[in-house]
Amino acid sequence: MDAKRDPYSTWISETMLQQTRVDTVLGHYARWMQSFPTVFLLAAAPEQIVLSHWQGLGYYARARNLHQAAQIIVQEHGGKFPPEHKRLTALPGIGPYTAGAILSLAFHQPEPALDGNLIRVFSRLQNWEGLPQESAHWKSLYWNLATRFAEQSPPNLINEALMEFGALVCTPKKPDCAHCPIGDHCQALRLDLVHLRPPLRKTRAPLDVRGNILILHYQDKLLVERGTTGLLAKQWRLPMGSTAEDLIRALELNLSDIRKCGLVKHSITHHRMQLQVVFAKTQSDVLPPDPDENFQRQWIPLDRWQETLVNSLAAKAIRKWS
DNA sequence: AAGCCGGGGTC
DNA sequence: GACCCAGGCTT
Repeated sequence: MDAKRDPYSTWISETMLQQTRVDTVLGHYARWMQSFPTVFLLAAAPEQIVLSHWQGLGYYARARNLHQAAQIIVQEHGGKFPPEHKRLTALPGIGPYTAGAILSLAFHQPEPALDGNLIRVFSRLQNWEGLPQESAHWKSLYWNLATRFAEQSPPNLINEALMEFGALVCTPKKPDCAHCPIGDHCQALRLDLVHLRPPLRKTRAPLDVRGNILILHYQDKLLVERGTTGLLAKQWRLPMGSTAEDLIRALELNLSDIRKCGLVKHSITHHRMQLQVVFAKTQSDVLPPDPDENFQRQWIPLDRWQETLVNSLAAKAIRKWS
């Protein structure tokens, strides 16, 4: 990742990189900066346009938070990023890591930015058997060490170098210890425990989910819905249900041309989903009223579904049908 | 402190 | 198929 290090570019790239690999981010980042080159243009853009630029990256709250934070930065900070940890973390989507990254990389302040790379490097360097997520004790040890590094000069290069070192040399699997520039200082290497550092985190048991996903046409329109909780919350998505009958009954519509057109496998966090794709048509676009703002339905133009339906599950299902 | 939230690339 | 990844938010 070779992003410019002004505050806005740093904010966008570091947010995209949260839990997301560099190769996945590159294309999205270029397109984003093309469409929203400044915080002002991001703030002024419609939310759905912003979300469509996030298609395929996952964790869509990140895109909504970027949009909201941009509006706050424009309205309350005159379009300038506040160069203070407390005021940065007050913005939606900016936590301790991203605040530290912006402050050190863009503002050259001696602030720590502890990410997954640094955690791995430190765990090996110090042969620490704990993780910062585990307890306040480990948390302070990791952040204090990150702070000591950041207080070296210049902080932007120190933090950048630590992250690059973790990404290129001190990698999760097969770290290149033979050519490690700081191998002489590595406690885990000295004790031959590199393969045990950092310790494995306990994995969530996967949850098998079986059900149906509906592609419903009314003339040249497609039915979508959204809720405010659970998977793909606040995102427009295709209707899903445990059985096709449930799905159809909830709509209170007469359907025709019903046919099954394939099975979609898709994982969302620890949910392993296998969904039967059900295609149908209806002659009426009158939907049952939305129970409240927490659940909505709408018809969207079929040929422009990608503007609204921003998630990979829907894309997979529609690919099965077409 | 722990659980939750996407998706794709590895091995 | 399991695991991992430049986290943050909610409970």
